[in-house]
Amino acid sequence: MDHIFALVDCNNFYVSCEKVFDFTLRGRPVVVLSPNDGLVIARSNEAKALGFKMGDAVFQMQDLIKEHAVVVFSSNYALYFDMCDRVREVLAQFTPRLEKYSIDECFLDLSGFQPDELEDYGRQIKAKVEQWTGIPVSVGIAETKNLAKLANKLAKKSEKARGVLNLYKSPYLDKALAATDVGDLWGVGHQYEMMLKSNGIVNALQFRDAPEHWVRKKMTVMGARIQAELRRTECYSLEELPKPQEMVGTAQGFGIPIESLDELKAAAAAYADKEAKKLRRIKQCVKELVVWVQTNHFGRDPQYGEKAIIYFPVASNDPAVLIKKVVAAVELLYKKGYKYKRIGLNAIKTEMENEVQEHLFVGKQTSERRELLRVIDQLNEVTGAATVRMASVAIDGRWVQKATRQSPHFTTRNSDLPIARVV
DNA sequence: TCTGGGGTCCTAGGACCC
DNA sequence: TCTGGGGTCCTAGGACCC
Repeated sequence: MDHIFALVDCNNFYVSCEKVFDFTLRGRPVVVLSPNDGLVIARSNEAKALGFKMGDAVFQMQDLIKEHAVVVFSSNYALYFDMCDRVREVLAQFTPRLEKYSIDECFLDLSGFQPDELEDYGRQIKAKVEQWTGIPVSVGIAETKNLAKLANKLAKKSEKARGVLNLYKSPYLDKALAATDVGDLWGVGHQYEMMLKSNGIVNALQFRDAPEHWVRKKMTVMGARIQAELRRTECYSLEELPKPQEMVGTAQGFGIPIESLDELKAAAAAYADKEAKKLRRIKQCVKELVVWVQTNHFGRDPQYGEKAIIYFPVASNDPAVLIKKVVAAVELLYKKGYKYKRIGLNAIKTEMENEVQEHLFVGKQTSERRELLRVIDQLNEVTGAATVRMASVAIDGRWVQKATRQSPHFTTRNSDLPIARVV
């Protein structure tokens, strides 16, 4: 069966979310930073025009920020996740066959439409999302996911397309491929781009028409699939159900390096708490957990890293249980004289919350206990992250990552609701 | 000065088994 | 002279994604 894929991609998503709630940002250069306020990870068109790149270090951009009065935000994921849900709700009204690909992209299955209806339908989708959520989107339509991705990119770039481009059965496909740099293809990163260009393959049309066996030899089956998709042969289907998560991890760098054991233990407690919360959200309990500590491998200081595996006799997602074990493990891993940059946790074996195996000598989590944790989670969700927390979990450690320029949780926290005034 | 954090997929090679 | 070969599981590393 011949499929038709549409890729709907939110433009400058994080920045667009901020703009929905502050119209004074319109027309101004705006950037959003990574979780530790270190890198630029989203830019408004105005900021792009000023030369801000994805992944730029903020400290290197200070002059430019001052000079052009760039508005800078720490990332506010509570807001972005919520806006993401709203966009998807609108998209779901256009087709039930929808894949959530990333926080700002959805694939839609539009199979069954006539080629000449597609562009108009794409424009309806774009208009409806923008009207109901305030988030601007681009739409690319084609026979395969990779081509839909490419169409989307061109839709964003081209003035004429005005945000929607349909390449399904289009006579302009070759032209579109020729206009696409080979490095802009989905699945072709920096390494492959260099390799292809040094072999004279500069645009997507040349890549599509290169010998298949050569592409497979140089880029494994991944490359061969990209090529097949450019030839309108579907290799990737719509995945409506998210894959069950295998590993649940928490690994964050510290705002500043940690040298003392006490501080490292405090950080470990906070990360264990976070890990437990993640597990509760997906209704899993951890059976085996890897804990690791690591110095900053970008620095010139002496390097050290070590890991330990923790076994839980009865799988758990109770913060008290996780914190106790993780802190004890970190105490063993700690070596004096190093500057620690991060702690990582990774649940390598988990069990479903309602299928946890009992243990003869260790009590199972009671249903009252589970209910208590559920209520605490809900409370924290509404009032702010750490209203109720384990006593050992500090939220004011020097090592806590900086996020000093975060916008309010407009849509998820009562105290942050926007206020409307009539003037 | 500072350098994200979460992933996926594929391949090669080693250990082990019969 | 010649010293199996095929399968599975695991890990590490490289490439990519947002």
